[in-house]
Amino acid sequence: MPKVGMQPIRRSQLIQATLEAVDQVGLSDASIAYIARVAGVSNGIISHYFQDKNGLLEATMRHLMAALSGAVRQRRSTLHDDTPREHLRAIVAGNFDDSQVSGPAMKTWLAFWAASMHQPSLRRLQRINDHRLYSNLCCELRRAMPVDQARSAARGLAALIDGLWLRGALSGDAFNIEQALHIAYEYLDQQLAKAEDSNVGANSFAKGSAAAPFNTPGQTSDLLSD
Amino acid sequence: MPKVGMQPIRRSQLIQATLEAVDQVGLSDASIAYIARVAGVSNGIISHYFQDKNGLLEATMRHLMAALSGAVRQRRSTLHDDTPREHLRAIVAGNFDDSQVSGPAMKTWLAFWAASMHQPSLRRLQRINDHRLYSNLCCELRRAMPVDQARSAARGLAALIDGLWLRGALSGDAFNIEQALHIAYEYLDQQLAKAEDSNVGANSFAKGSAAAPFNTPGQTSDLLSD
Amino acid sequence: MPKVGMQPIRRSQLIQATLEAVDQVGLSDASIAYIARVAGVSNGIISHYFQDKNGLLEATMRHLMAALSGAVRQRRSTLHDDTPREHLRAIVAGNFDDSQVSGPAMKTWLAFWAASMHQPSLRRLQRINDHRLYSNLCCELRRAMPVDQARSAARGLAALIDGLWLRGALSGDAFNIEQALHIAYEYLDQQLAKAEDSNVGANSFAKGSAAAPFNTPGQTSDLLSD
Amino acid sequence: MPKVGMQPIRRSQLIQATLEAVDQVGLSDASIAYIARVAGVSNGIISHYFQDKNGLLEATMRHLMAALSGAVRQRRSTLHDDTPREHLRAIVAGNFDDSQVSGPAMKTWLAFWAASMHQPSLRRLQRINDHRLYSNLCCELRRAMPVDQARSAARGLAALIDGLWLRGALSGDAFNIEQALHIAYEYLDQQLAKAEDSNVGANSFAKGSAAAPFNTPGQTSDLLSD
DNA sequence: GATGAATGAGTGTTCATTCAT
DNA sequence: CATGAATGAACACTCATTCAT
Repeated sequence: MPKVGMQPIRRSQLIQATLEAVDQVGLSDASIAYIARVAGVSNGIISHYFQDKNGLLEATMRHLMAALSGAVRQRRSTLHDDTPREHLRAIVAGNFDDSQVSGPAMKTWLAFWAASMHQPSLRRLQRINDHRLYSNLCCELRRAMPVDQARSAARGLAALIDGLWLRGALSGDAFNIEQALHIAYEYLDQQLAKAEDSNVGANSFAKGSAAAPFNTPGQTSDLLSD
Repeated sequence: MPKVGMQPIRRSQLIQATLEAVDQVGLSDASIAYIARVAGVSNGIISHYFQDKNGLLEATMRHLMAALSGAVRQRRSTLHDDTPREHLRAIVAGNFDDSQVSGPAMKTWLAFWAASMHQPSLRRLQRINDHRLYSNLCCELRRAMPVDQARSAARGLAALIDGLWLRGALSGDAFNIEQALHIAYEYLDQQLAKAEDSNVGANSFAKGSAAAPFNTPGQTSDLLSD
Repeated sequence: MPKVGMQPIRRSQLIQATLEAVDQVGLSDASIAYIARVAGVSNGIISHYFQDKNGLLEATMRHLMAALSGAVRQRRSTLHDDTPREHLRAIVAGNFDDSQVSGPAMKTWLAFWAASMHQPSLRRLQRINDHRLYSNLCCELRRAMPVDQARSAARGLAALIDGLWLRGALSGDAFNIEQALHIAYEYLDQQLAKAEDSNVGANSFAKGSAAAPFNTPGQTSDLLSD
Repeated sequence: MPKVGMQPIRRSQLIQATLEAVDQVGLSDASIAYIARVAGVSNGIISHYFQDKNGLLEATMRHLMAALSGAVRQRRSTLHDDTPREHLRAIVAGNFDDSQVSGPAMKTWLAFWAASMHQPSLRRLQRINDHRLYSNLCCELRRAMPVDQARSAARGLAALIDGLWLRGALSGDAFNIEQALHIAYEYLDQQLAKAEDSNVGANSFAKGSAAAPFNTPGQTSDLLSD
């Protein structure tokens, strides 16, 4: 059985098993023995590839974060145009990527958040993640509005994303991505529209965000209503 | 030492100790022994007043829920007027009541949410709580907009509330109530404004979200009351 | 089963079980489970009365040290006369007390000594013990000889006691107390005789110990310098 | 990398690593992984050169014993004269050879002694070692005194050597070889002197050990300096 | 010859729970 | 009422050993 060069394979295998285990029984009952059983390996192997259980959990969280980053990055790399709106929609959509709203992912994220409040290593990761979303949003929003307004909008949009995600996770049902996107996109457009309004008269929408049509309630509604 | 009629005192004492313990070391490390130590009582007494540890946790969650309900109810009972906006603002504000955004409360809520994903008794409570917020919001929103729109707005507002709360909890810093209220109130007003626009039929004067009027309490109330 | 006031009983019971366990299988195989089985109690009880295994081992070592102290003290309190020789013989004999040369005691002492080289808590106790023997010997020897000579004799006598004890322990056979005492007493008498010889000319051998002349630096230095 | 004829090199390398490991963390924490890390080799190689961990420990103990034998043998092969006293002094000095009183050696010896009480393979070695010292001493002492007296003196001298060694090991400080030699030599001379005294009148000191002069301080000093 | 992947039994310890006092 | 003694299963983790490469 033992082979060389198994490290990346085993690590991935164990991270997947961790997600499954947390999905099935929750983080507190996802013992090393349980995870090893799910992965179909022995208990001891976890210490072999990760220093300890915490190392495995940290790696699992990093995995989720990497998936999130990848989902966002991919969407941002294939935009129709370079407007802030498109970028922001990509960021929003990336946060509702399948990799993030699957049962295992949602339960694990939630468990990690709770655990991060008292576990320095997870806390560090969580803060990085939190800040990355806010930072990404803020950066794009600033292209369409003053900095203070951008900050506020970023806070609101980040909260809305996390809140939709959280309530989706807690609902127990499958995550309704379309619904979440609709609500978040609407919020985004409202923020952009508000910025646009403030700009009227000094037609500085050149650099702008938000093309006119988006602000037409009728169309928007039609397009997004589900 | 033993006295009669200690039950409510002891129960409250143990619930407070649970909140403190979760705040200090997290739910997973808040053992019965730890909680008992914090409460200054013996280990065995917890089984005496609550069936088991789960009973204590459930009671603690009920305590938080009751505090939330009370915070909302109190605000709704002292409104300046009976407009949906005022009610909704009261609901929002109630969710950011001191009892809900204190360190112990936030950590315990978060831990309970995570635990509720795999613990039926907590799950039941959490669903009641989730639904209550949505339901309260939806009920008032329906007074200002069509039911579909109200549902969507309720979902968005509930998500925003939870998201603001969540990000506040995870930030590690003291919760910035004002900032959260500002963002949530703005969202609320935007939703009400949108409804208003749709309602005007012909003269939907602004294209938009049109800030000014809404911020004038008097006018806003007049406009939105139905 | 559970009763109040069991602490001293259980502690003693567990210390005895530790001695038996170490006697039977050695310190490294004397697991908590084994000790608990020997004591006829559950595994968990050890953590209840001692913080952890180390606490139990430390308590066991303290027990042996207390037995040693007691054995010496008892002999010194019932001496025929107050001469240094009698005191020193009592100290020597106390070190070969039944409580110290029984199989369990010898094996446990030896195991503790080895463990003390890398375990601070045990090391502290061992150093206290080592120093106590040397100090006791030195104190009495000084009544019969100059300080430098007394120190050297104390080192020799302490080493001889420990060596006799060690070789007895390692022999595997029952400890031959008489033989050990004979050898140690002989060494003691030789040291005292040597001191006496040096004293000749200033007939102060009356009470046997005789102080003053020995403290003459010149002589002492010459004789003992090494 | 793999070469032929590596066996003696690897074995020596691993034995040295074992001594280092025991010196650093103690026998109980000197796991195969730790020893392998110290030696800079893989875990599995230990089983390759020694049957198992016990094989490695046994080999390490044999190494120490061989070093001790060598230290004694070397000294006995370069004596000024063939008197028992010189031989005995050589034996004593060999026991305090640098190879025996270094930190790693002392800690490993002590650990092996403790372990030998419950491990047949180590026990066998330890008994051989113990007996060798006694036997060597006794053999030479018999040249200077009657057999009973020689046995007793051998027991005493062996105990004194081991005791000095033990207390040196436990002290934590560097071993004071000079001091130990002084005490042991003195004991030896006392024993030889005693034998000589018993012999007076039947001037059989011819084969002897040289009696009277030893109690003459001046001469003693000369004789003991080395 | 040498590696390191893999095992699974065993470790000390923690814990919720029970119950005699 | 309240205590804390007692249990024993479960936990994360370590370890000597095996063996395919």
